[in-house]
Amino acid sequence: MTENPVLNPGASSKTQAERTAASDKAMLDAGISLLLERGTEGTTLAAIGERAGYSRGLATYRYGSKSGLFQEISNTVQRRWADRLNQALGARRGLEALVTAADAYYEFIVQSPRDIRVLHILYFAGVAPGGDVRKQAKTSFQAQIDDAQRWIEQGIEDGDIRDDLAPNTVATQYVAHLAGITYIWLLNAPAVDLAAMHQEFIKTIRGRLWRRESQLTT
Amino acid sequence: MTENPVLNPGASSKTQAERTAASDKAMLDAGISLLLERGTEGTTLAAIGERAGYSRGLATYRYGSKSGLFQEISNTVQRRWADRLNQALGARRGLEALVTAADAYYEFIVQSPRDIRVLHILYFAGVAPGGDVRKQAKTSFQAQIDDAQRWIEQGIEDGDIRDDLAPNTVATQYVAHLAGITYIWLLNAPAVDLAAMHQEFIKTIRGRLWRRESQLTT
DNA sequence: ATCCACTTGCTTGTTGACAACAAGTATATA
DNA sequence: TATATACTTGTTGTCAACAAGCAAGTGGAT
Repeated sequence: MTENPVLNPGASSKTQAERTAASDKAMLDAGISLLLERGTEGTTLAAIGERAGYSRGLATYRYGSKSGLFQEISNTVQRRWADRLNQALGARRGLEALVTAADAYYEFIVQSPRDIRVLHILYFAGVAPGGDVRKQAKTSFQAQIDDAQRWIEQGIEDGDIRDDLAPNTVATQYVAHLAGITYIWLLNAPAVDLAAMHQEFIKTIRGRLWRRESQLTT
Repeated sequence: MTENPVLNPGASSKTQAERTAASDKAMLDAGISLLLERGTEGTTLAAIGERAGYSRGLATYRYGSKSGLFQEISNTVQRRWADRLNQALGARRGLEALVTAADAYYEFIVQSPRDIRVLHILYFAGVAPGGDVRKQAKTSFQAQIDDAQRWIEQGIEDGDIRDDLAPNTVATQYVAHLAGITYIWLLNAPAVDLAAMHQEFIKTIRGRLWRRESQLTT
């Protein structure tokens, strides 16, 4: 009944902006932890506020609603991934961009499994109608498909990808493949040899898109 | 406040078993409809009971809990798919089993989109920890991977699949690919040309696994 | 620099919805 | 007619959402 007596852990003499930034970070971290431990259903706004060292009401106050908080978390993590990807890509285009993006994704999974896990817990839960994360998942994956399609078109233009494939179809498959592997891995991580999976995927991309094969496979 | 006065739509002179069978079917149907309309969060047990023509309490009484009902639904739909798959497969083995299964899955999506949708709404939501559907999703996908792996090993044995691939890796990719496509399609159905996707997938399977290519791609 | 009005961050009180369960009623079965 | 089984209604605790309040920071006037 009595609520936490020690609130605002580091609230002594801070600017308003600093206060908000601190509580924001603490709440997003707490939210991510709780999502990883208990999933979307098992996580309560009260628990997030309290684990972050604040009151049960702060999460609701700050993010408006449960799905508001989830949107914030998915945005944050999505941004972290986008930054890494762009850094890895540099000026690459065509087939090499496709391969580099797949490599970067694999490294992101290995280095920041927590990020990938929450992001996809939210995105996969987002297939259900009515969810607000659905829009973000849709936008995010559509953007990935558009990127891949652009790279494929560049590759065709540059002559390092065969020209008898539908860029949009192959781009969708590229993204779907990565999403699918991520899903299976989330379900049953220890049973999935991610390294082998990644290596094989790269081989498939090169083998199937590379120009020299165009006469043989179709 | 007053609850539905017209209950038990067709309850006149029925056997106990018939009563249960009727209410069970009505509730599962109602559950599927509501899941498709409102997702897992938006669906309430009371709404299911009432849409099925019974009281708000029947769903809880029959299935024990919300996740109990969801497990029942996913089992039911899963069984429908398994039946169709086995029928399509017949005695096929090796590469042809892989292709036939992919064909059967594509046809199932086209013919019974509602089934595929609910099943995957539940399975994708199941990646979150704590959910009870998680176990079923895990078991189901593991079984699919095992099947695919068996077919690949048969194909290698029979000589219609190249022998320099790791069956487990390729089997996981096969299943992951289909799951990924399903996910993207659930997110953004109108933007996905499933027919093209399917055709291309079949080509990739044949192109990448067929024995004649083994000397060229690796 | 100091005080005061105001804004912003955060907490506590409350309501309605819902899952879960307990206790009851009605319908079939032996 | 007695008992088991299908189903309904009453109730409790939890949680999201909101409203009202408290406390800490901010900016202008003196």
